[in-house]
Formats: sequence, C-alpha cells, structure tokens
Amino acid sequence: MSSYSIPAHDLNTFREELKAYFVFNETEWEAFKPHLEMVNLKKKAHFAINGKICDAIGFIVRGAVRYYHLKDGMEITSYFSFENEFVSSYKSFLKQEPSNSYIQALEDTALITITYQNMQLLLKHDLLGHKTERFGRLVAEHYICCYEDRVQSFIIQSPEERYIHMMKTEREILQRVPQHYIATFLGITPVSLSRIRKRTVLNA
Amino acid sequence: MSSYSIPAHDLNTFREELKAYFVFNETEWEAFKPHLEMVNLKKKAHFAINGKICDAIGFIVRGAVRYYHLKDGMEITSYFSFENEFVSSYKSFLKQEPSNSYIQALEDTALITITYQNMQLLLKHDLLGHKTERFGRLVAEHYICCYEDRVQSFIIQSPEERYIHMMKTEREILQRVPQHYIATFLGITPVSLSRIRKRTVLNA
DNA sequence: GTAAAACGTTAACAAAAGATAAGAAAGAAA
DNA sequence: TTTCTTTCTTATCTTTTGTTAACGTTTTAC
Repeated sequence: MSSYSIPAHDLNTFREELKAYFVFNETEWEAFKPHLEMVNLKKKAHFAINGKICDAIGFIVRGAVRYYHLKDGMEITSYFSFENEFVSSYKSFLKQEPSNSYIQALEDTALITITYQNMQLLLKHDLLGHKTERFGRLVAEHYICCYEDRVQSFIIQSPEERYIHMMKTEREILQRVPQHYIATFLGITPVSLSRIRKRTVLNA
Repeated sequence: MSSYSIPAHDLNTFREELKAYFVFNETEWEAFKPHLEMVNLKKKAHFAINGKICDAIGFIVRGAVRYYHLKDGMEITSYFSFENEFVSSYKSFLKQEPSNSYIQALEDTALITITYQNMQLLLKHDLLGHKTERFGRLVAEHYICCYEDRVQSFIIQSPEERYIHMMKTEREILQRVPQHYIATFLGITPVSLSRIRKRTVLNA
C-alpha cells in the first residue's frame, strides 16, 4: 500500500503529532509521505508476533493495542497504546531480529506505518537524511524517558500503588481495557486485582 | 576541568568503546576531545542527586555505580553500571529537569563526562553536528533496547528467576555489589534474598 | 588496634498473594 | 431471544513474602 490510500485527515493528524518531535516543511513532507503505509487491524489481530521480525513502526490513528508475552501458556500484558501513540516491538525493529513479544489490537485499529526499509531510505535521502537522524534521535529519547518512568514504577511502587496511580492518571485505560489484562500489566493475578479494587473502593 | 587532564589511556579506551556507535576520524576527534571532562568520585559520592538536574553523561573508566531511589526512608537500588558503560539520570539530562533518583559510586570511580552544554555545542558544531545527531540517536536506541529487556524481566520473571538469571549471566555484579543492594534491585528484601540463596544453593 | 558500623543469615510470626473453584453478570454470536 | 463466552467477584486453602529481632562475621573509621 502506498500513501495515497491514507485518508487526508489521518495524515494531517499524524503530521501534527510529529511536530512535537520535528516540523517538516512542504517539500520535505511531500518527500516523506510516499514512504508511509496505512494498515488496518481487526480486533485481536496482531501487529507483532513473538519470533518474527517486527518490520514497521506504527502510529495509531484509531483504536488501541496491547503488548503481551507468553509464559507457561499464560498471556502477560506488558503495555497498552492508544490513539496518537507510536507502536512497535522497538528492539526487534531497530536490530531487525525476532520479536520477543506480541502486539495485538484490543479493538479494530487503524495505523499509519513506516517499514524498516523505508526508514533506511529516508536516512539516506539527500533532502531528509539529517532530519531523519534528528527525528530518530528525538523519538528514541522520548521513549527512553517513558521507559525510565516505567522501570521506576516497578522499582518504587507496589502493584496496589500502581493501580491507584492508574486510577488517578489513566482512567481511559481502565475503562477501555478488560480488567484481567490490567492485572497482569500490574504484575498480579486477576483475582488479586479484584481484591485490591474491593479494598480501594471501600477506602474511597 | 578540561580535556588535557584526562589520561591518554583512558581517552583511548573511551574512543574505542565509542566505535560501537560511531567512528571519529582524527580531525573530528580533535574537535570532540576538548568537550570532555574527567571526574573522580570517592566511594559513596554522588554523580546525580534526587531533585537536582543531572547535567552530564558519564563514561565509567574505573569503578562502579548504583542508581537508587528513596522510598519511606529506604534506599531502593534500581540499576548498576560498571567499567565501559555510560551513566546518567538520562531523563533529567535530556529534559534538563530535576532527577528523581540518585546515582552513587560503589567504589572509587573515574569517569569521562560530557555536560549538557557541551553536548549542545557539539550538535551545533559545523564539523560534528550531523555526526552528533547520529551518535545521539544510536546511543538512545541502544538504551531503548536495554530498557526493553529490563521491563521485560520485571514482567515475565519472578525475583527468584531474576536472581538465577543474574547468577548465570552477571556474576560480576554479584561479586562486586553488597547483597542487600541486589535484593532491592530484584524487588525483594535482603532477608528474602537470603532465603532464595539458601534454596538455590541446596538445589545446585 | 579497638570500637563502631555494615553485612549476611536464621527464626518466629503476621500479612499478602497465588491457586483453584464456583457462581453471577455482561457481551457476543447464532 | 437464547446460548455460549468472556469477565469479574468471592471464598477457601496453601505458599510466599514481609517484619522484626537476634547473632556472628566482616569491614570501616578513628
């Protein structure tokens, strides 16, 4: 699929969001656009699969995804992403090696994607090369900050504290995502989360 | 301190390690060098302090550091770094905002550092600008991969499994670092780690 | 060299979490 | 609607972990 299949409205949203990292002028944007592709995922379809190389980065236009791992036959959710966020099994993408997690659509999801191959073309592109380096650096640095917060939450908060924090700052996740996914995301069983909820409601 | 105070041997080690990310030619290296500084930390001295901006990235020439957080008056270790590794409260450095963790020398430690201000100079430098962008991107991407592994270990492994994994792959940490630091790093109490060790030794 | 502090292990008890199973409620599909 | 999943809660029992404290050893500081 090439860029003409991406609805203009979605493309504009994407361009607006990118401004947080980098501003393209018209010429640059026209050079950039043809390297993008639209992908639609039905609910429960996968964007990345354990053992397979994740060869694209996606930007969620509509919908939501969860990252998860399989352990002893159990699915353990490790992350959620929603509209206007990037999605990728990033290490797999960067190193072009097999992913060690799954990424699955929680709802019907529309993404604007860029493949590894096209990313390499952009890095070599006369007009865009330097800007692509900078863009890549800023996106990577942004993700480092997210990861730093996430590791910190594991280190200094208990599952119950992480849940209470989610209630305060991420109500959308709690409303859009089945509770048993949230439980494994917090590092506990669904039964345990149910107990925490009972305690928390009684104290509120 | 300026670059002439960095021992030639240490500077060469640094240059060699950087080759994993980027190769400087002689001209570029001469332009790069003056932006580096040598820092020596006595055991238990801090490289970063909670609430203060961490204004440098360090490269450990000799020694080791631990990252830790304070919670309810308790120190919780979140990471260790050793020779030939980078050190920084990275989010604080990138955003120039107060750090939310401490970084402390576990032993007398020698570092080659670059300040935020000098990094900005390098990014604007005619000769080095593009190379610095690329360097920054590659370092950031490297750290993303490390963080991805780290988050994954929290998600899919128990503290005991993480300890067993450390025994197999990171014996150096176990030997150089006091055990109660390792316990909080694993997310458990020192008492609990002692029990795990007893179990593990008996099964080996 | 000696005193003080830091470190690791163990024990006993309390608190929390996991495992399993049963049942109710909400959604999806025929 | 009716049926079949999926999801969430609750109860019981077991296992694990945290807490506190004691003790011996090692390391550090004066």
